[in-house]
Amino acid sequence: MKPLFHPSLEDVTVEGILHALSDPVRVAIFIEIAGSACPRTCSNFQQIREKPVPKSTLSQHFKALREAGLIRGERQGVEMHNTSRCAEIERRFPGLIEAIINAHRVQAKGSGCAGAATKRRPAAARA
Amino acid sequence: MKPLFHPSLEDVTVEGILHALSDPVRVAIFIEIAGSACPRTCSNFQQIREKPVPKSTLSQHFKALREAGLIRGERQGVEMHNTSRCAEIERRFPGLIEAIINAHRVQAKGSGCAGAATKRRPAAARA
DNA sequence: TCCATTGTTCGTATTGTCAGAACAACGGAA
DNA sequence: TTCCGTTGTTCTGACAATACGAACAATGGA
Repeated sequence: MKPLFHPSLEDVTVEGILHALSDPVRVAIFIEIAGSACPRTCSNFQQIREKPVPKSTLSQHFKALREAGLIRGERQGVEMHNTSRCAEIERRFPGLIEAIINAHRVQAKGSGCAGAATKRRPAAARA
Repeated sequence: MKPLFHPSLEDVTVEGILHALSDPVRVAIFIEIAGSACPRTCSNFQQIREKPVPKSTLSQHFKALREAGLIRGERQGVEMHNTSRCAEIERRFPGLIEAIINAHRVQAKGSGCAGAATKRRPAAARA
């Protein structure tokens, strides 16, 4: 099995982090992992907001989060244990992750989470 | 001329903001606008980091920033006056913009800005 | 050995992005 | 007024990124 790639902390970029977290599915995954004490597997996320996410898509999302430096993945038998790299990132970009997670909390609260974030409609694209 | 579209504050999403600012050219534009007292026109950015940016690409980037709710554009004769919406966004997502701008400062300082951010290489994609 | 489970890779359709060319809008000069 | 330079937008084709079903690889238990 190919070993997993994780960028070293100094290779982590703001662009990479923002891009990774600009996807509703990925940010949901990341928030869950970041807020959980024990590691989470990919199969924990086969549904995200009552919506099923295909395995292959999930795998890509996890890869994106790993390569952005947001999570760390560790093969554990047949499954993958994912933990967040929040503490590291906090050292490099203080306050960044917290601000993003907090903003998401605000947004989820405000909209009641009802149908918000249908992917690639950033509140515009009409008119 | 078609009137410009600006999302109202409550339609501004975190995903939209993060996506808009995950592009090195757009974030450079935004930081410049946000840090400037007087409005800036599109033509102020025909070069970004010693690199020329085509007009049409610039126009698209400004549109993306507008539709994400990050800037406000106002036609003033033949040119467009762009101002940031930082203050509004700060009310909705406290600390978010500041954390992102600060992270960019850290990154620019650390790497000496040398060849960093060549677009679409989020520190990974090798191995 | 067989098989169920977990995750990755491959192939293809869809979608988004870049940038040159043509265009539209405005303002000044003749 | 007409002409023209400046500024920004739209159109279009090439290219890159993404989604997801299907096939595959790896592991561990029966």
